[in-house]
Amino acid sequence: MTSATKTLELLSFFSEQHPEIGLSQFCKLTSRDKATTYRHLQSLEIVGFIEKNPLTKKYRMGPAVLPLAQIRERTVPRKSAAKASVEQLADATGETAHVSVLSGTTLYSLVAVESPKHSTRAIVDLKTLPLHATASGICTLAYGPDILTQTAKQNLERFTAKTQTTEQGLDAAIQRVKETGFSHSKGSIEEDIYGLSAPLFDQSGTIAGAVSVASVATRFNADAERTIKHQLILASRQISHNWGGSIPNPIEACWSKTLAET
Amino acid sequence: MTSATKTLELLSFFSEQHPEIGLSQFCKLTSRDKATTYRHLQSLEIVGFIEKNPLTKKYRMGPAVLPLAQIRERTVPRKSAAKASVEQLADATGETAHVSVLSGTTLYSLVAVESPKHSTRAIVDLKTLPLHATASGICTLAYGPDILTQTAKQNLERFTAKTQTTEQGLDAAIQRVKETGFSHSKGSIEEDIYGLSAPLFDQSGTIAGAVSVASVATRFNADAERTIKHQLILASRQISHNWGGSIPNPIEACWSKTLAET
DNA sequence: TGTATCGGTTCATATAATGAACCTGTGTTT
DNA sequence: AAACACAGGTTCATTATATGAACCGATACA
Repeated sequence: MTSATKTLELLSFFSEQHPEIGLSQFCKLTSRDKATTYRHLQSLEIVGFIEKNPLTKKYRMGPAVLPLAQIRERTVPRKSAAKASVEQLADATGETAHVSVLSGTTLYSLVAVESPKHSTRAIVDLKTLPLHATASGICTLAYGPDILTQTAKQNLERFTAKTQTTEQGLDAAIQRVKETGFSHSKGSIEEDIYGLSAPLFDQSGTIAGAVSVASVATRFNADAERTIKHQLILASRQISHNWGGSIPNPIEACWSKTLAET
Repeated sequence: MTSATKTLELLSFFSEQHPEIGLSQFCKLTSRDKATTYRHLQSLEIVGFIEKNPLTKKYRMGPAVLPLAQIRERTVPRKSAAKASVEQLADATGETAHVSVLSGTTLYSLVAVESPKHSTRAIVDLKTLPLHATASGICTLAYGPDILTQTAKQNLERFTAKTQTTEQGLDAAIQRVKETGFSHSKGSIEEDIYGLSAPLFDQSGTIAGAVSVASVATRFNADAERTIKHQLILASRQISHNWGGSIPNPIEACWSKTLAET
């Protein structure tokens, strides 16, 4: 580990819950010497990554991180940041993979990749995804604000015989997502398509969208389900990371439990 | 200069205009060895501050900066980030100093500090500042979008005999700001108050507000004006920096020219 | 085919990072 | 008020780590 990585590592101890950290606290957190840590902090202060709160004498995040984030957001759009992960997901599962983003109360399809493995495959040709009838949508409802579910209930359009069109049915589906960390949709938007979905998070810590695998019903079985879930977890972590977020611990716990059971 | 600061310095070469930089380009920019620079870049890549664009093999800003900026924005509000600078400004000028922020088409007073140096002094008791009748307001108009000036012209309320209430007068005042980098208001909101103002910028690169000194007319002279302008520049740079922005070069050039003339 | 430039790697050397011990100030306990 | 604990900050000999000349392999171009 280089001196530079050790220095940068200090930044990872800041959070919205712990916005200010003193020298001694840093020493405890890193198990490093006081002098070393002090010099590391000075390096960060020189470049503006941290600053001292003159009142508390503790260190806090500096202003220099703001323009960097601005550059990242402006120059690396979400789509390209998710693309590689979706391609990998499609390749690993042999099915169609896609990512959707939540904007307001609408879920937009961002990028979809079909796998050439099978001649029959799901095609994602929707610009916006119905919240109540897709795996992505129900996943978003499960981790999004209540207002989102309320909005979804305003328009429970029927697409197939299997579409959930009752509030009770939707609530039950949402509950299952909260328990497992995954969202299922079995023929609810198209008869022969089974969907599996996991949530995505950005730097705001709130849900930002969903990553999904759309499989053809006839080849969907327990074995495929296990593979897809495993790959979805990897993709969700990767994409969330690229968007500046991370998977909340409760969801990681759900995933562990769900995978252990199968 | 420590290895850590050298490493972090690399990040400052990224901009929205140059979002991707290769190893050799970094070497030229820093006049450092290839091996050294390569290791620095690796350190940054490990912690997610940069990532390689797999297509171009060049480096670009990484996702790790996003949560850091989020923490900064959530835990260090603009007010406290400007406070120290405003206090220093009031102290150095012996007058009342204040900072205002632009939100939508409204200019809000964020923080004001009175200097105890004189028994007569300006008092900023406004929650929102009229765009056409204050130094802060005209400064904001000069560097803000056109729509802002159009909005301001909708309501050219008269406060004193000296308030600009014509569109032509306002346009002329704005033009003077664009030429000098400073905004003046001589009794346009209160008869005996002379204001001097400089713009503030945040990480978006657009105008974020203004920093001003409100002086009592009777003691305002060329000497005071020079001092105030000089201090305003320092304050504007500091506050903009704390908000994640910087002063655009054209404005810095205006300031240099204006100060040289006096 | 030669060569110019790119990203990346190696290894002896020299420089810069390290931490035990030492200040200094502040607030608390006795 | 003396004694103590803990905070941030500093010093200097020792040691580990950063450094850069030279090298490698790939790509592009004339």
